[in-house]
Amino acid sequence: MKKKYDPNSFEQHHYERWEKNKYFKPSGQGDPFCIVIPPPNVTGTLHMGHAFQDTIMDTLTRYHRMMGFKSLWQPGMDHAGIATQMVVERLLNSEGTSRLDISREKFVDRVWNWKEESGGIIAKQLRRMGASLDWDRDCFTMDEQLSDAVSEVFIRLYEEGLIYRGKRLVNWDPKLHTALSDLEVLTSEEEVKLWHLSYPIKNEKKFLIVATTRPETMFGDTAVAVNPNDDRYKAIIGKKVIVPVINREIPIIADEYVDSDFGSGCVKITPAHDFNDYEIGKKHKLVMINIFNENAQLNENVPKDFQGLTREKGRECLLKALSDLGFLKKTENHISKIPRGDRSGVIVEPFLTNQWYVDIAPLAKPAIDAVKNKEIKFIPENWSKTYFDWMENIQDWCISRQLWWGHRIPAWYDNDNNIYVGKNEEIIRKKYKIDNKVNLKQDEDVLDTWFSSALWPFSTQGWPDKTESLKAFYPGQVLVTGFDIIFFWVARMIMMGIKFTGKVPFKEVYIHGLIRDQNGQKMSKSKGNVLDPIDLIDGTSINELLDKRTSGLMQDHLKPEIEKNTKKEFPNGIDAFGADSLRFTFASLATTGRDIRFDMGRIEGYKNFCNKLWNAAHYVIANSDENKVITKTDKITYNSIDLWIETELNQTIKKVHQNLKDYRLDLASQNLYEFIWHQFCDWYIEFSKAVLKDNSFDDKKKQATRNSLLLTLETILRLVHPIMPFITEEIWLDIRKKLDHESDTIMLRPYPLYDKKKTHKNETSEIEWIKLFILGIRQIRGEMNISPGLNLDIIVKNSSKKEKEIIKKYINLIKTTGKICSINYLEKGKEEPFSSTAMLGEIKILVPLENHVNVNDEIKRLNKQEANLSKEILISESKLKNKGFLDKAPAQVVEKEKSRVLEKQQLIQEIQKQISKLKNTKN
RNA sequence: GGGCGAUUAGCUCAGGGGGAGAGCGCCACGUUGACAUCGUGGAGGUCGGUGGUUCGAAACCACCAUCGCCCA
Repeated sequence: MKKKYDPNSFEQHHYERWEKNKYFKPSGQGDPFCIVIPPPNVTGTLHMGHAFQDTIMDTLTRYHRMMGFKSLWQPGMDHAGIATQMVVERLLNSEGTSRLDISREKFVDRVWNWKEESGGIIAKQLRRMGASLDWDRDCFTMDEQLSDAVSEVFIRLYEEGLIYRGKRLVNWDPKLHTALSDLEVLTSEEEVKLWHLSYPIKNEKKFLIVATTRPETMFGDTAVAVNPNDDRYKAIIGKKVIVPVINREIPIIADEYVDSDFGSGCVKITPAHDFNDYEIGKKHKLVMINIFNENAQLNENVPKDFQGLTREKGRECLLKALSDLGFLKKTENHISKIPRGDRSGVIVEPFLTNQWYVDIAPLAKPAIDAVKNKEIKFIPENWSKTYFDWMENIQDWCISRQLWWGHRIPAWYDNDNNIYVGKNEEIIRKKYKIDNKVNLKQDEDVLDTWFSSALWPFSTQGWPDKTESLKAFYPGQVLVTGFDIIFFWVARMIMMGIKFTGKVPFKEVYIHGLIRDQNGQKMSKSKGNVLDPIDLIDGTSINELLDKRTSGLMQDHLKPEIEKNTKKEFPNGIDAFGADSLRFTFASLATTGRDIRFDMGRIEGYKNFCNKLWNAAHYVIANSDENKVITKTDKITYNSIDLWIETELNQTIKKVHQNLKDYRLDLASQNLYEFIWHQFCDWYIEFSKAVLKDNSFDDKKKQATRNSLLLTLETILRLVHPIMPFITEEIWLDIRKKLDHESDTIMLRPYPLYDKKKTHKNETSEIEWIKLFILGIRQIRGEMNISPGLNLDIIVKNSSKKEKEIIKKYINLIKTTGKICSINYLEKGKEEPFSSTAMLGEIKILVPLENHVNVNDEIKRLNKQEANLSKEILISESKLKNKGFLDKAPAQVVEKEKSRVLEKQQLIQEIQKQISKLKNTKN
């Protein structure tokens, strides 16, 4: 081991060795344990959310592997249809060409090339994080086998009538030229205008005022609607109005849907371009007029002057015309929900097209039941409510996308547009006896990426073939994911899993929070607040960081602000913290909350923790030189401190198991931090110094503590390994020879188990008493500003025989750890020298004042203690005066309160005596 | 409009019917033989507000306020 903790010098090296030696493969005869990775987007890079999630999954996997489970963490990536196509299209654009200039085949080839290049990045990053994924099973949603699974599912659902094709209004992305599912559309409030237009009533001199946020859709109006209960309009229902500019006659219809209080209480109905109007249109059998092309430009169904104009330009021109003709009555500011494509960011246009849909309600039913009857458990449980709400109101899923990159829909059409669904053309011809002369053409569209992701838990294990892998690793144990994709993914996986395997895909769904920046803001490129987990591992300079955050910005004007904030937050760039520190930080942030602020202070603290562990290991190794552990326990008699630390360690092991079982990685990491730093380092190592350097201990006793140091360290390393794999491996390799271990990795060693035999009550209470004794002295030292280097002579008064025995037994621990030269005893009633005092139960520890303590300071100190005690006594006494408390509280609670008062009163008495004594000496 | 969550020390967060906790930060003292990426001690809180249940509420319930998320 190096003198200095330098994670960079060993982390990568260990990972390469693990991977080469195939340590990530499922092994052994234990029960299977499987987590599938939520497949990251192949064109993306690892962000903080991934790194967080991967830390959780890796910790769980490593834990179960060490617990003897046949453990698999299934790797893989998803083809991310829209995102990937966008990236490659941009690439082509930068080369001065476009997808439309080359053929579909060439484009898809190009995407595959890009996939090879890009997919490697995220895999490399996962490796840097220490992810113990079984890379030999690496999968991609577009792989042949996984693609077969996709068409198998499509065909079966189609044949059961659960997939259908229909002309419906869909969310159309005019930039990407594809339909989107409801989940891919994000609505947010935006400031818009509300225009009041007047529509002349036919054959009357009256007008009807309609309010609209989309005047340009007027070309597609096929009715005007009012509420049937609206007295203002009752008389005109059934009459006709004239659409201005185009002079089309349309009916005035009545529908409860119309909100009389909104605008004029009168709405124009454009069934082909609004979801609500569409429903009304169907109900009232209105004509549907599509007025846009796929770019959302006005088409041939509008007057010549407007044809070819964009939505925005068309609106502008139309408003001018309306205004000129006097039909524009009023313009108001208005807040409205605007739907935008989650990838393109442009306003989505409701658009009438032919699309494929899944009739999802029949699939949802058993998926709801599976959660209701606890076959699947959400953790935290509350998220099941979100799941139910969505599932119980689920809408049919639009699964076709007008893209080139993705799983092509396995449907063919003949010249009469009859649909044939099957694996390929050959099979279809055979099955439906279609002559070769008849031309068949495959559907141009591809499937939603989430359609293939929904099959992930079983498609990655070889489904539809009945593979060994599928048998062993499906269903998996747990799905680890963020709440943002419960609908996208979790729900759909459960539906598909049950439908096609008859089994739920996993038993638990662990929903974690989302990583945000230190201000609670979502991390995003456009905000310029993203952190790259790899930069936290390796460190980066401020210039590199600035470059990363400001290059390729969509909105260039944000650049100065981003630069300013970045310089303010990271004036010196980012330090290299190493993967273990980052992982421990993530583990400690894995609370039940939904927002997680990433605070640099935390990772700094946990790097110090790594350093602490490193140095503690140094100490242990230095003190066990030449000494192999004696493994046969009958040869060795452990000292009290050894038995005490074993007890503490054992308790820690118990807590860690429980907390990992509950997915409380934050609590587990806290248990480990507390034990390693505040028990093992602060006390045990300090105590061990007393044993090892004191000649009153014989070699056997010293050997016992050396053994214990090494064994405790080794257990600690295994205990922490799932969270911090690298540092534990590095240290472990150094000490394994002393422990006679043949294995060349800690990661396949057994995980420590709680053992109720390893609880040593007597030794533990004695050591805890000794700790309090030393703390009493330290408190005087600290509060009286006595130099920590100065060894003190102290006097103990009022001690019982038993206490004297304990002090005698541990005299060297007290002397060394407490920095004491000598301890003398003074009997009750005997005159005390001028001292500073600490109370420990009945006994009084005296530090003679002599030169190092000022009498006034001591009085002040004691006064403060007295005041605190009085306050506490008052609280207890008021409880004891309460009759209700005495009558109804459990007896032991009352007793506790009483003894508390007694104890404190005794202390106060002693302190008061001491104060008056000091005052007398002063006079 | 419906639903969910948050509000605890200066900051970031645990906790959860029976004396308010941690990490970081802060103050004081200190380079002692694993570690100054450290040690020792200390200061710091009406647990968002108001009611209720209870012998006892920071915790349970109701309402309110502020902030946030999801769905329509």
